[in-house]
Amino acid sequence: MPTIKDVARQSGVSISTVSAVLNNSSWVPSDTKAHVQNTIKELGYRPNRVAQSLKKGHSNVVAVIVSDIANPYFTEVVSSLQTRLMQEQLNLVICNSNRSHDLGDKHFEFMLARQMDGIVIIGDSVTPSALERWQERDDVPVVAIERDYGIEQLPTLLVDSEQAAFEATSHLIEQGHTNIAMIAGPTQGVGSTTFGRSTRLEGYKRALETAGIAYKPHYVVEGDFQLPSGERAMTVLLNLAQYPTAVFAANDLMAIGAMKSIHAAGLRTREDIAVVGYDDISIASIITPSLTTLAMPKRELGEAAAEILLRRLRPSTRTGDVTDTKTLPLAPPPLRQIFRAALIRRDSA
Amino acid sequence: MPTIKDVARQSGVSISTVSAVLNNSSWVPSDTKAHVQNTIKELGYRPNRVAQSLKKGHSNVVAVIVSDIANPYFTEVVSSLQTRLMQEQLNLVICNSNRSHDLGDKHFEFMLARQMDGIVIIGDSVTPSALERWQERDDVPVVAIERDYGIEQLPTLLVDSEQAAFEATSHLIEQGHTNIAMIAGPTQGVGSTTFGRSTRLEGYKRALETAGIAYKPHYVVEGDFQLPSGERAMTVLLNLAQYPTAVFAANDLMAIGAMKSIHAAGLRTREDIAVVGYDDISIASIITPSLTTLAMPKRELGEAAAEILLRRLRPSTRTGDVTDTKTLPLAPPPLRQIFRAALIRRDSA
DNA sequence: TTGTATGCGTTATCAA
DNA sequence: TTGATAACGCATACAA
Repeated sequence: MPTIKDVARQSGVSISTVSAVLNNSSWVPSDTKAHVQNTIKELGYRPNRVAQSLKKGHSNVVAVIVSDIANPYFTEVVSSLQTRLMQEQLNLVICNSNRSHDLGDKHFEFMLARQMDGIVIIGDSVTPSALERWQERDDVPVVAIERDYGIEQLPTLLVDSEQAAFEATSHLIEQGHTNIAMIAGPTQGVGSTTFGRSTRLEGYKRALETAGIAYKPHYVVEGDFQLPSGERAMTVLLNLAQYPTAVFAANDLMAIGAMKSIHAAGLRTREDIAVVGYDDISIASIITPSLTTLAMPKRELGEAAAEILLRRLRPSTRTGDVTDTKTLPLAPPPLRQIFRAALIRRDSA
Repeated sequence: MPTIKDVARQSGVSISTVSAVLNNSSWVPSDTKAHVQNTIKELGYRPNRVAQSLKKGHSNVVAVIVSDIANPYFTEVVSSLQTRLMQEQLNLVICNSNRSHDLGDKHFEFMLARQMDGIVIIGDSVTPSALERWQERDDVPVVAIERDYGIEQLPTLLVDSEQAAFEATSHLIEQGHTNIAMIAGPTQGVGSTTFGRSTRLEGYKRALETAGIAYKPHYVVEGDFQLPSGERAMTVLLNLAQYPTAVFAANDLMAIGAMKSIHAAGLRTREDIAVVGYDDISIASIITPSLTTLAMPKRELGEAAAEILLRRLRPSTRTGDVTDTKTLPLAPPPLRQIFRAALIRRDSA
């Protein structure tokens, strides 16, 4: 691979001149500029981004660490994050921790060491201890989504799942159900420490309590946020002496798994057993019967994460119109944002 | 962030000593070693990977460029790729071209300039001209999956979709169908130049021909491999004077879209209209009714791609047992591998 | 066994 | 306007 040196020699100018035309800074006469650009094309020269990063101290790339690339919820958040970042000439690379805390931490530390301009963590695959190490010495902007690390300076995007779960469960109660089960998130392993895991369960309990329905522990069975676990959980529920007539699953994947199980048992989702999910992944509206669910504000989360990073990275010159008070500091973005998840009713078949 | 210099000063040794304990090479006395490791912990020192890359000329990371992260087919290939790579201490980063050729090329060139140890391209989001530029001057190993760039030195992994499509269509014919439509891939934009796009259509035609069924052009409607396009395509088909009793979709996402459309029209998938997909994404077996499809060898593709990269990257010392002919060159992996897609029958409800 | 010095490819600061 | 040259953080050949 040719280097900037080769270009300089070939075109008979100095390295700094080449560098200047590359960053079209200072005033290079248009003829030498053209000449240099020609030899650049000729040689097929491509600036080495690694060297650039080392010199400049940053890389123009943001990394997002997701705990499970196979979960559509994550990819939908990532999409909007990428879209926003790209508008600002920032590249996004995706790291899949593949449901492993070890790998999540590894990716996180690795990206820290690679001079990322920012890191977004979605889910709970990065360990608090990794975040603590970051907190002590790093200055790379990090944003956490759907996990509350309890670190004050860490911008955190959360969704009020308690309220959402309350509404979902209440919705089932309004439809006349009293035997309402829940397929909850895992209490161990990846997913167990997401903000939504505990809060969704709490919302479910509060709705029951509000309606005066007794909470039955055996109606709560635990999954791992993956589809097959929903299937297994539903099988457990169906084998109960009195099986529930409604199920609230902590995410759509498990809800769909539950539907599969209901069908396999010769029952009908909706008519025999109502199912409500959480996330509103795109498949939820497509399957038959379609799935009533809580719409995770995926686009908003991705965009908000991007916005926070951009505020940190860009000198924030475009604060809108020019104000005369030049010393007016730009209000920092709130470190902790709570979003809402809206109930999407799809049971009015 | 502390540098290796800080560690050296703090622990009273030289930079090279610190470097030595980091790469635990040469023979550093265990006491100084321990001492240095202590101050490393103390300072929270983390080697700068960018500097390492610049110095060593590689990065220990492989990039995979996928054209659409929202398509489960891609994520499943990526998973197996990652698993295999990680066994060899190689990190994987995922770049989403988001169904844009521009972005695909941009990612590709960017990763080339970032000293990736290898690049895997899945789908057709990287343009042939970008590959040509690579071919001329780069030495970074690249593997292409599901697109035939016609570049001889480029390891390419293809699936014999013609035969698979032939089998799928024949399967429908055996079930007594004669009015068999196809929802094909796009002839323009991302996806149009994948190997599977044209070959699946050809296999469909050959099956009809073999069975002596006339090929009706209006029975082939074009989608873009995304779910909604399958829905739209099916609507078109259903509005035909004589609508088909069977549909072969070029991928599962479009097949599922078609099912949605069938249902919306008050018809039943399977009983009224048989649907066969392609890919065997995990949701295919979960939905009701489950989807008969062709199983793309996703795991095999990911592993084969990893294997090809590893052959190039590792000195290939573990060629099995030691042979006495030390000059026996390791057989290079075939540059062009053709895989099979197997029919998964799920219509024996 | 440990330290010094050079270079990886680039950018940026000065002189010229 | 352009050209040397010093970093950036690390690895390594070579000297001590």
